Amino acid sequence: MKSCDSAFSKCLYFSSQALARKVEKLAIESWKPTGLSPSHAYLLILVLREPGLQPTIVGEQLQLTPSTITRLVEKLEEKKLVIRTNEGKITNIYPTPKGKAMQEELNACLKNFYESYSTILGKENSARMVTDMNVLTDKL
Amino acid sequence: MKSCDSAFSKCLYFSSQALARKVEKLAIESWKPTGLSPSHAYLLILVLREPGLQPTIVGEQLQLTPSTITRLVEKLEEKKLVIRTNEGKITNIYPTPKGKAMQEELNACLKNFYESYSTILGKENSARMVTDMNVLTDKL
DNA sequence: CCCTGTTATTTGCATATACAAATATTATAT
DNA sequence: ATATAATATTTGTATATGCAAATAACAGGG
Repeated sequence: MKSCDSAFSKCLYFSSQALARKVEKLAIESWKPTGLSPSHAYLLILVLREPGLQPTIVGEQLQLTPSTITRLVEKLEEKKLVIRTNEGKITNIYPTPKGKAMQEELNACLKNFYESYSTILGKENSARMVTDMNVLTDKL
Repeated sequence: MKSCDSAFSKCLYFSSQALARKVEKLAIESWKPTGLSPSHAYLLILVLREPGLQPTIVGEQLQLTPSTITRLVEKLEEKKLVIRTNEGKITNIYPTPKGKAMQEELNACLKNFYESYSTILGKENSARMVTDMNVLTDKL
C-alpha cells in the first residue's frame, strides 16, 4: 500500500514516521558492509573527523540524547573502534587504529547511501527535501 | 543545536530521523490526555472508523509490520479498548464500548495535534511537506 | 573553605519497532 | 484427495531510543 493512500496520509506524524522508517531501511542496507548500524556509523564518522569529541557534542550533532550516545559509544567500544578517556567530568571519545582503518569504507558507504536515494528521488529534489525537513525540525 | 548546523544536515538519514523524533515528541504530548501513545491512538482511531479491521489491513494503513500490530493490539486489549475475534486464520479487531467512548477525545487530540504543528509551521507549508514526504516514501 | 547549584555522564527502566521462525489456516494443482 | 504453496497471525529475540534518577565533577557566593 502506498502511504499516500493511507487514512492518515495527511498527518505529519504518519508521514514523518513512515519516511524515517523507509530511509532507515535503506541506510541499514548501505552500511551493512561495515557491520554497523547507521547511527553507530554516523557517530564513528564524527569522531574520526574530530577525535576527542565529547558525548554531549556528539549528541547535539546527531540530535540524540546523552543516554543514547552512551549506549552507542559502549557498542563501538566493545567492537574496539573507539575508546573513552575520562578526565574529571569530561569524557573524550577517540577512534582506535581499528576505527581509523574504517574511514575509507565509511565514507564510501556514506556516498553510496547518498547516491542510492538521490538516484531514486533526483538530486535537487532530495536536496530540497532535506533542507526543508531541517527547517521543520528546527521550528518544532 | 539546530539540525541545519549539524555535520550531517545534508543527509536524508539524519534529517528524516531528526524530524520524526521531534514530531513524535509533539504527538506524544498531544495524545497524553488519552493515556495512549500516538501509534496506539492511530490504531484505535482506525478500528473505530472501521470496526472489525484485520491486523494486516491496519499494518498497511499505518505502514507497520504485522508483528508490531500484534503488539499494539495486545496493549489496547489489556486496556479493554479493543477485542480480537478469531475465525480461522482471520483476526478481526473491534472497539469495545470503552474504546468507543474515547472517539470524541481521540478526534479532539488529532485535531489539537494538527493545529499545534500547522500553527508552528504554517498550514500550506506543513500540508505541502506532508504530501512531499509521502511521495518520497512511496518512491523509496 | 564549604555549600549550593550547574554541568557531564552513566544507569535503570520502559518503550516501539523489526526480523525470522513458528503456527495455523486456506487455496491450488496434480 | 492429498501434497504443496500461499496467507494471516503470533512469538521469540534483538534493537535503538528516551526519561528520570543517580553519580560525579566543577564553579561561584557567602
